[in-house]
Amino acid sequence: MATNSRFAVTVHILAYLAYQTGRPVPSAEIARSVSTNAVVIRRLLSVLVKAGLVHARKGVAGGFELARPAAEISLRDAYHAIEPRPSHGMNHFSPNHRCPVGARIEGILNGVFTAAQTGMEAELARTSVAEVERHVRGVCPNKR
Amino acid sequence: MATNSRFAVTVHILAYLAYQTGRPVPSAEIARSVSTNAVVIRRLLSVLVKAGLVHARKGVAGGFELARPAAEISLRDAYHAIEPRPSHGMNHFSPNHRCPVGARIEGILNGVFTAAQTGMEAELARTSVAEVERHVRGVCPNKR
DNA sequence: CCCATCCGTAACCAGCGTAGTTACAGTACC
DNA sequence: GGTACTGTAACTACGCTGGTTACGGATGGG
Repeated sequence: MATNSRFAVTVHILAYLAYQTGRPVPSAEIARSVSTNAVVIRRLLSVLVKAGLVHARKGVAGGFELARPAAEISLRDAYHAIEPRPSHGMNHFSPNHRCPVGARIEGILNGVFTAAQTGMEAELARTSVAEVERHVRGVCPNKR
Repeated sequence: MATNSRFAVTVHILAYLAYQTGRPVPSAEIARSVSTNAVVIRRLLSVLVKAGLVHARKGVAGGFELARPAAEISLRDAYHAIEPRPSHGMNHFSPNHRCPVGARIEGILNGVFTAAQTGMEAELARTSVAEVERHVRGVCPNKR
């Protein structure tokens, strides 16, 4: 898969929103925490808004807020929102179909990648944004 | 993580070696099946050789062979050989340490990524090269 | 009503990683 | 010695992504 720093930044954003709770947070403020450009943050956040994980409010004193309690947002949700495609790492891969192996391998790999991603997501589902926030606060509730 | 087509090609190679069993297979032949350049194949195979998954024989009638029975090589082995680093997708990610969130998030993300990768590998461990080869042969032994 | 603030998105640039390719040295076997 | 391979270095081309600028649109306060 082609996981960039997108997922890392996304988790950072969600943790920040959970940490700064109760008020809309503008993208520029988040950008300062991630130390990147505000547009990069908004690009990711616009995806999260479409996925229903956060709300955006425009205008003065606007910004972003979690759409539901941090405890009800898992990292799997975040990953799915940000990386919806199965992310099969098969970009430069178009084998020779005249070879018996090449003819069948693509379908097989699809199954393999899907299974692998499912395994990964199952693990991500075990952590919520609230848990990440608690770690940020220094409280380590119950070590996994 | 930065999984390219490397893993896909690696599985293809291993399946091909399992399929063409009992004789050394030259890289040029594999390259034809993957429809890429022989050097690309050799680059990957040299890693697999170092990992002990395959043997290389030089000279006339040389080539590559699986180092052990296909049933004893899991896709997890292949993945580990080809992508040894934890592949934490945190290349362009160095948050602002003066922010309480930015200061802690990296360590947290490390744990998250490690867990995610472990979950993925656990899934990959369930499939062996021999199984892939059986699928190539058209025999679907027992559907997962 | 106007203006400040903020989102949403398009457009462009630069850097990086990877696949592809050529080239060549080294090795094994006939 | 010649042939058929591996092993690697060096270079190119391309695609992806993050960074940046720019600007239109919405919102709410004065």
